[in-house]
Amino acid sequence: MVNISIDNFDIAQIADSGQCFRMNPHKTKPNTYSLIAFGIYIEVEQKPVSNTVTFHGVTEKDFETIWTDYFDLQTNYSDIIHSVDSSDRFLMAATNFGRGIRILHQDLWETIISFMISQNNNIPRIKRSIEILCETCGERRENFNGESYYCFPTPERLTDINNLAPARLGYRDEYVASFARSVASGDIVLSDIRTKEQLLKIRGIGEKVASCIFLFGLHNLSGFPIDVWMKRVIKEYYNGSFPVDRYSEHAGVIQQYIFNYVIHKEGEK
DNA sequence: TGACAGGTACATG
DNA sequence: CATGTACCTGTC
Repeated sequence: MVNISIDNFDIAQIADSGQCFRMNPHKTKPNTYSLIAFGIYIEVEQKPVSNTVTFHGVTEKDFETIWTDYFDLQTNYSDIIHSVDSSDRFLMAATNFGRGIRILHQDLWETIISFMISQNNNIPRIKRSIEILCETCGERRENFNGESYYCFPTPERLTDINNLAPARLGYRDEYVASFARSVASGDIVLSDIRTKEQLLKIRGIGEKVASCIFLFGLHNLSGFPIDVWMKRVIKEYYNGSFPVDRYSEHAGVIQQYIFNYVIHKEGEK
């Protein structure tokens, strides 16, 4: 277990910001989120409005080598927040609203499959599909509570379209199986993927999904995904074009503040 | 009942 | 290059 004080970190906001699909409130433990990444199950406990965070199931060593990078703890989010144009009232509000968000550095393979599934889809169903995929095709393990959990499936397990049927991916199943076959056969080497152009060549990946993978899987903070929500905001508040250049090297963080803000504000209406 | 959802591929102007 | 349409599935 690791106990640490972190600024600009809110596990509830991160879990609910739409960038990841396997981080959820724990069923019984209050102020606790469970998540599975890199085949590891951990729990993150944080009381509301506190900057003290407890990582359960995490050793000091794993915290340094895995989770610091995963939660992007080496990036100074305060600097990013202070770079926001103070005359931009909308962005100031969005940033303040989501100031505990961080851009996770997720596993590339899992990110590609997850965002392929996300197209023309909504979050609850994306989560359901991914969970079924893990339960039916992923390796089963036991967590530190003695409960079982499932790892994200390997490429080999997703090459057969019959294995995908329970997840009800619809027409997306061909994209997933096809990409899984490319990786399993070695035609595509994941660690060779570094650019958006490479992602766009993959069948089932267009501009929006490539931007998401670029940002969340390759952790390139200049990625700026524009989906229907962002289009709406840009049209309504920015006269059709957002000043991406002003935030060039961390535009993706700015995008996440805006996106998070609108999906939660819309829900209130 | 049918339109729609955090898009993409493919076919046309 | 801009626009239009089909597409699995679940939901309202």
